[in-house]
Amino acid sequence: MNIEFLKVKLRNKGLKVTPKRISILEAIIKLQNHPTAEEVVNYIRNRNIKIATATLYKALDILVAKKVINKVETEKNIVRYDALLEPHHHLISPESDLIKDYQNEEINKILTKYFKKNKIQDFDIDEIKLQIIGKFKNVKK
Amino acid sequence: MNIEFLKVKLRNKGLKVTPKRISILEAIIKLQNHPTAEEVVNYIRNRNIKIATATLYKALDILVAKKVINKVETEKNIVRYDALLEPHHHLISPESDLIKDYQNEEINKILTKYFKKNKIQDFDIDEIKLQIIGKFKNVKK
DNA sequence: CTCATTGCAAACCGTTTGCAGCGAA
DNA sequence: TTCGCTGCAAACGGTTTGCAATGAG
Repeated sequence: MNIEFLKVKLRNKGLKVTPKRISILEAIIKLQNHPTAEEVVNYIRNRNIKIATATLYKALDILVAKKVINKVETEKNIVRYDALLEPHHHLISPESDLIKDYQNEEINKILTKYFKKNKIQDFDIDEIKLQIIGKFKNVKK
Repeated sequence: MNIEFLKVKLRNKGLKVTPKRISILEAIIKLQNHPTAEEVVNYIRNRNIKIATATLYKALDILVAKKVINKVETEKNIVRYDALLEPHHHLISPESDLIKDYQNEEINKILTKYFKKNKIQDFDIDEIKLQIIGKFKNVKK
């Protein structure tokens, strides 16, 4: 997930490649734990890059709308952002407020197969996301 | 889910049974689609019951803390409330901003069995919630 | 050159706080 | 009677808005 890749991604979506957007995307990628808007902007400003708060929020909104990044829903309803675009699940620890991405093709296949056989009445499934709630062991903070 | 049941529930948790709390719980139960705080307070005030905004929020916080109700995480990060206490999944339609509860013991067993055999490294699972994203068919708005 | 993007500062709005008064047990 | 609950009004804080200035394509 390097800068060139990000630039291509922006261009593909018809978005202009600007230094601010690059810095926002870099921040989200570097800050592993699904950063909040505030964490993103702090990271950027700590690198001595000037960015207005409004710019941050406008850019985040556009990036989400164009599916360059995702919003993550949390237990505590704080908006967090995620640079991983492939469908994936989340390991969530309410206790430590940590979220980690979790990918598991096997589980996806099991669920897809199950719901193919057992349709939900009046509902067409697009995607199934697991929120796996629990506790991390031996977490290096 | 009647009033007597709610009163017992409050008493069991060491909470005082007050008219305001009853009206809040009634609202959450009546408003099927996981109401927001605003929807709850509007429902109550439309019934000509006076309630201060602060009272609403304080009561909701306590009810969530004591697990009388649940907070629901949504795609759009709006806080919604849920009166169903047994573990359950959600059918979510981002398009229409509708959320419905979904219970399915069979899926729970499949997941439990799967993760018993296939532990996630450094993570102890407490609960697994499915967010089933898609579209409702023939929805009566 | 043009239109998308950015910056600034003020406004917004859902939620929280502090404290005095009230009422369930 | 007591402590938990409620109401009021002000404050809070994350996000949004409007508009002028800037810069990517």
